[in-house]
Amino acid sequence: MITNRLTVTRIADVVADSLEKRILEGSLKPGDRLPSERDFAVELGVSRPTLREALQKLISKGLLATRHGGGTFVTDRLESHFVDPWQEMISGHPMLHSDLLEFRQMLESQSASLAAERATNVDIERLDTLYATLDSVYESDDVKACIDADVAFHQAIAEAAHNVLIGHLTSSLMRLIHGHVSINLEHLHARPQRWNQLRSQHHAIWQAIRERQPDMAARAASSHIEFVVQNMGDANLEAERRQSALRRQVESERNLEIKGPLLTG
Amino acid sequence: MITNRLTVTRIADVVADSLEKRILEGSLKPGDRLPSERDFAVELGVSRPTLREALQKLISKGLLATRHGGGTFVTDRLESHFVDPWQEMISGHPMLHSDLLEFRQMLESQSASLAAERATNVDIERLDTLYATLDSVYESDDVKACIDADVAFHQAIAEAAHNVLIGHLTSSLMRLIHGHVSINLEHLHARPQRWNQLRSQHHAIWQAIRERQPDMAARAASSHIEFVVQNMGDANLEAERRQSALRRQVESERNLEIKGPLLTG
DNA sequence: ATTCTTTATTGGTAATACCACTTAAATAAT
DNA sequence: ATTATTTAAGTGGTATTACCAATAAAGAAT
Repeated sequence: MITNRLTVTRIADVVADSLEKRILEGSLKPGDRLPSERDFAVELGVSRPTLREALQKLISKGLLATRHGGGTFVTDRLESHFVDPWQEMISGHPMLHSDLLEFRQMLESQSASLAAERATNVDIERLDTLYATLDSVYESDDVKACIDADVAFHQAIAEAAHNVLIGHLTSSLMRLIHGHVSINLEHLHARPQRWNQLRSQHHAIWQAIRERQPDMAARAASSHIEFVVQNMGDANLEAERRQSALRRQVESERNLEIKGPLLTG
Repeated sequence: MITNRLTVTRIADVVADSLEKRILEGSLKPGDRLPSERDFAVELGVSRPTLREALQKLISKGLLATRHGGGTFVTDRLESHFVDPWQEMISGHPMLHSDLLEFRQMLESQSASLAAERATNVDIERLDTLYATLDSVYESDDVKACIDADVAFHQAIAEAAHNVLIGHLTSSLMRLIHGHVSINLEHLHARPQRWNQLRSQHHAIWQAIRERQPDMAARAASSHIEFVVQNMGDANLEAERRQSALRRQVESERNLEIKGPLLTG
C-alpha cells in the first residue's frame, strides 16, 4: 500500500510558494493587481478557499495586501526595506547624491554586463520595444514620458541580468532618484546637443547587450551614468541657484505678511 | 444608510489575534492540541473556513503546526515574529544564494577599488590592525572569532570606500549572509590548504589597498569571493547531504514510535 | 499478547451562496 | 456641457455543506 508520499504537499502551500517566487523574481511587481479570486482560482486550477488560504499566507507575510471590494495587490515591502532608511537621509543631505550616483554607476554597469551574458530572447524582445519607444519619445517634447521610458528601459536591463537582488535594488534606486532624474532630464532637454548624446548612449548600451558583449555593455552603461553625473552637477547648481533665489523671495514676502505655514525646511 | 462600521475588522483576523494572544500569554502552551476545527469553529462562533484562515495565518507565522488527521498543535518557537523580509526570503528560497554572492562580489570588488583610491591614513591604520588580528586569529582554532574578524575586515574596507550606500549595504549583506559565512568557514577550517589560501587572499586585498592600486584590489576582492563561492558550493552540498540524512533519520524514528507531535518540517 | 483490520475522527479540498464594499459607468440635475 | 447622483457590476469576506485523505484508536483474528 503506497498511497502516501505525494499528498503531503498541500495545494495551498504550493500555490503560495509559486506566488512568492513570482513576486521575488519580479514577474509580479509592487503595485500590481492580481486577478479576482474567482478568476485566479480557475486560472490556477484550484478552488477559491484554497486560493484564499494561499493568499492569506502571503498577506500575513506582508507580500500582499487586499482591499475589500477593491482587489489584491502586491506590496512593496521588499523594496521599501531598501529605500525607506534612505529616503529622508537623501533629501536631508544633498551631498549624498554623489554617493548615490556612484552606486548607481556600479549597479547599472554590472546590470548591463550580466544582461549581455544572460538575456533570453524574450528579454531582448522586451528591450527592443522599450528602446524603440524610448528613442521615439525622446524626439517628442514630453519630458514626463521620457522619464518613464528611461526608467522602464534601465529596469528592463536590470531584470535581464537575472539576479533578483539587482532587480529589486535597481527598482528601489530608481524610485529614490526619480525626482533628480526628472530635474536632470528637464535640464538636458533644453540642450539639444547633449540630449542627442543621451540617445546615442542608450543606443550603445542596447546594442552591446544585443550583441552579447558584456564588457562593452558595462563600459557603455558606466560612461552613460558618468555623463549623467556631470550634467547632474550642472542641473543641481542651477537648481540650487533657483532655490536660493526662491528663498530670498519667500523671505521678503514673509516680511510683508506672516500667514500660512511654510512647509519647506 | 450607515450600515458599516464594524465589518472593517475581519473575523479571521480577530480570531487569529485572539489565538495569538492566548498563545503568547501562555494559556495555550507549546505542545497543546487545539480542539478539532469543527468543534473549535462552533465554540468560537465562526465558520470553519474562517477558522481555517485564522489558523493558516498562525501556521505561516510558525506558532501552530498541523498534522493531517492528527490535529493542530502549538509549536514551541515564538521568536520568529519580527523578521527581515529578505532574511525570510533567503532561507525560503535557497536559489537566492548565488544571486546574493554574485551581488556581494560586485559590491566588494567595488569597495576594494574605491578604498584603494580614497582610504585615509586612519582608514589604513584601522585596516592594518584589523588585518593583523584577522591573520592571527586564523591561526587559532576559534572559528567564531574568525568570522567576526572577517566581517570586521570587509566592513572596514567598505567604509574606507567613503560611500555611505556601499557601507550600509555591505553591513546589511553581511548580516544577511552571516549564517552562511559561518557554515563556509567551518567547512574550510577542516581543509588547511584552502584555509591558507584564504589568508593569502586577504593579504592580497589588504596589500593592494595599502599600495593604492584600485584595479588590483578589485581583482583580489573579486577572486576572493569567487573562491568563497566555489567552496560555498561544496559546503552547501555537504549541508544538503547532512540534511537529507537527518530527514531519513526522522522518518525512521517516526516509523518506530508515533507519539508526540513532530515539529520538524 | 501480538498483529492486522476496521472505524470514527481529524485536517484538506471543493462547490456554492450570500453579504459588504468599491468602483465606475450610466443617468439625472444643474 | 458639466456636475452630482444613482445604479449596477465586480470584488473580497463569510458561511454552509459535502466529500476526500490521513490518522489514531478500538476491535478482531492470529
